[in-house]
Amino acid sequence: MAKPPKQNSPITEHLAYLLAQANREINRQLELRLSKEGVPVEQWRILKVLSDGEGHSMGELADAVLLNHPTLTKMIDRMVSDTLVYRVQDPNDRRKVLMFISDRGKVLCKKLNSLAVDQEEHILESYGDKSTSELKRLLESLIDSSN
Amino acid sequence: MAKPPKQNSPITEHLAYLLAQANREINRQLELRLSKEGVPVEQWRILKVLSDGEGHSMGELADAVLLNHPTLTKMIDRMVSDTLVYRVQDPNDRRKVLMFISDRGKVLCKKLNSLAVDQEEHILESYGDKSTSELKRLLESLIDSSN
DNA sequence: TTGAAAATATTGAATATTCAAGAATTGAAG
DNA sequence: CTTCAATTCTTGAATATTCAATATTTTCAA
Repeated sequence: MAKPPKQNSPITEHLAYLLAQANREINRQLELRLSKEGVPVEQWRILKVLSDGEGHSMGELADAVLLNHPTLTKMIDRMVSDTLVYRVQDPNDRRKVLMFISDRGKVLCKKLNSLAVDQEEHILESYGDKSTSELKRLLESLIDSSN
Repeated sequence: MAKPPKQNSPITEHLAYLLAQANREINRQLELRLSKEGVPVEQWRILKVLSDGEGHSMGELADAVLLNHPTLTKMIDRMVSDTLVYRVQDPNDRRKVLMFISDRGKVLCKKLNSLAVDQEEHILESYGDKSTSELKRLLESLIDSSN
């Protein structure tokens, strides 16, 4: 007599698990590079978003860098201490705070960008051009379909 | 005179960012479902790994569920209190602790599995069969190429 | 215009995670 | 054997994150 059909797939087959695993690994690699400048990944994201020179509100930033509000507030506090960014009250809506990148922040951001580009190149090498762009496409579309 | 070429892609184009975003979203959805049973995603993963009935050491488990050792120890402490799992010292290597799932754990795990299957089905519907399996394939291969 | 509801950001307490150190056991070289 | 290094897990202190509550400002309906 045959075994009953396997009804529960192992965890390693779940999309949620694969995403977590891939994210963890890629993030670990990026972390490693950015640690050369002693900066956590989230701070790099913040600097990168702000490096358009425009003012961005805390809510906008929180969405963009995938952090919730209180966590962002506390991280920004640290970055203000390090004079990487600064706060300005929004003149049009005084509930809001606009964040700007400082000159020092811009300099740091450039260094971080090149470290990040190193990583992307490393991925392209070991994983391949085609796979990378296809994966990006699929991820974007998954994110879209989840809203 | 033309602008210099844009040298820094926006953060939303980085693979690391897309992975983080997709992971966050899918995880949020799964969390929402599992919260019906009041169980965090990591505990579901632990139960699922242990549900093969074999004993798994803490180190093995930590790798499998993407948690580092101290975090896992403390989570297991909670699960032991809830009598979902139990510890047995490995008779062959007394440095090791073997974790087992309890009967109560098995019952809970089944309920959680069906909640998780609901989610996977929901993804299949909105995102499509083909995209899902292609995405899984690419993620597996990315993970492979990162070792 | 006024007052209630919504939006925005921060704070503080509770909770969780991480880092570094410690305890126990095993392995292995001398 | 004995001793020293490596492995495995846990603990406690430091750090970070989250939840709930608060303060401020804006919006909008009555």
